[in-house]
Amino acid sequence: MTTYRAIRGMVDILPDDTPLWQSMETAALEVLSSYGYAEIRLPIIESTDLFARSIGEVTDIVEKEMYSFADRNDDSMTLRPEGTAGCVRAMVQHNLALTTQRLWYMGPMFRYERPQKGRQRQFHQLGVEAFGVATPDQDVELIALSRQLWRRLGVDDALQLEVNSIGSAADRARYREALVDYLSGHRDQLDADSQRRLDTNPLRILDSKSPETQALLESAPVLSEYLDTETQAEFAALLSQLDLLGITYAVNPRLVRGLDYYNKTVFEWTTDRLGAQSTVCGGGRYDTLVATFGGKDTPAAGFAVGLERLILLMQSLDITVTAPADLYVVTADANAYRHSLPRLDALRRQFPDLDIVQHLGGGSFKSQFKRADKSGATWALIYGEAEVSASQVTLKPLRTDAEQQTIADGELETFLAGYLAEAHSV
RNA sequence: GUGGCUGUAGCUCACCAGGUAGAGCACCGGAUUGUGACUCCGGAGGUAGCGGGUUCAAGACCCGUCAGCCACCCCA
Repeated sequence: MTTYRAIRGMVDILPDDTPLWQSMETAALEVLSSYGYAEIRLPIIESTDLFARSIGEVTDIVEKEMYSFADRNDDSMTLRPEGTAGCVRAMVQHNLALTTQRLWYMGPMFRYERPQKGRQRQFHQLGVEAFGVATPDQDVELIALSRQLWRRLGVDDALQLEVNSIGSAADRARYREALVDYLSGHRDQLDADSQRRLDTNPLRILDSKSPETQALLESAPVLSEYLDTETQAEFAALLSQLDLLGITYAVNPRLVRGLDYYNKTVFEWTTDRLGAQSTVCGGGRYDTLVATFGGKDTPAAGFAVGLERLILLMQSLDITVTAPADLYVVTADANAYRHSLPRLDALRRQFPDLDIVQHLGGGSFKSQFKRADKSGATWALIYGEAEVSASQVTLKPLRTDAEQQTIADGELETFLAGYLAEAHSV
């Protein structure tokens, strides 16, 4: 007999955790729609080429982390490692970029990495993308929206915002040249990864964790000095608008992102509570990607939230959610069960918000009450022999010391309406 | 992909100079016949991740493998 385990890096989210996930998702949905963002649902598989072109041929994601395979027609497919590429592809394909678009999506992403806490091979992201606005007010809205979500979830005190501007492609090209010039003279002082990057992706050297490399960077050319005046003004505007909102941030001149499509504003929300996987949310502007995919030249900006990391953060702050039922229905015997069945059916129709769990499988009152208690339900609704023959029901409070009460079956609706009104007013 | 740590009942862990495993919690049943939580009593549950080796004997030692964790790396 072989036993099976989930594939490495693929994680089951169990019933103990799904209430927290659902409350997080509901909060996100409400915040997003309050800002006028609409959901878009996208395929999980896209052509490999789509990701290589947008994320960048020489990025780690494309070079060694993608789940790519040949389909039955021998075309190269890839399980999406991120959501922006597919979202932009859909924008272009359906001509949605003709008007301003505010979009979001949520779902699984796949990256072949070594698993660690906060890092899985299948993980989930909330992606938020905005198309059509080139000015920094759009960046501000995205950051403000994310902060609103942190507040809503109770994690805002545990997150710090870092921002930077990495300029246009032309700015970066000029800077890259200067940086490579400088670092080439000190090649032997760089860590191994940075030496390799010197030839492939030199900007990534900026966020190296090696102390020696960072020391070397102290006297390296600074990216901000290579930005054109317009970009500098936009970044200044962004910062002043963040001030206006009371959003505290740190300008991190070393903040560069690992995906090639970013330009100008980039930002990350990080926490010190998750170990090495500290980035909970990251994003920025990507003004040329739509055109790269053959669409009309359309500025854009967006960010992605790592949902496992967000959940981990909530759990580290002891934020918990439970979803106990309102009623746990106890029936004395087969006759009582048959009596209760149509009644419960009617109650469920009349009170869609009422959570009713019926005890199944019979058993003694004692064992049924044990189950009722463990379910966390607020009330036990009891159909005993006496109640059934007298057309009554008994309601026993399971969470308080109040007396149980027996009422006429016909008064149940009134009772429940009152209970729901009270529960919802809290 | 690199380095390190770990892997014993559902969960958290213990034991042991190597001699065929225990606790707490959880679970099931009972403590006068229609009522949970607290308490008491009883019960079930593991061939010690998997494979190989050393040994008279291995969960304990060695090797491999798988998985988790930590750091690097990567990014969300």
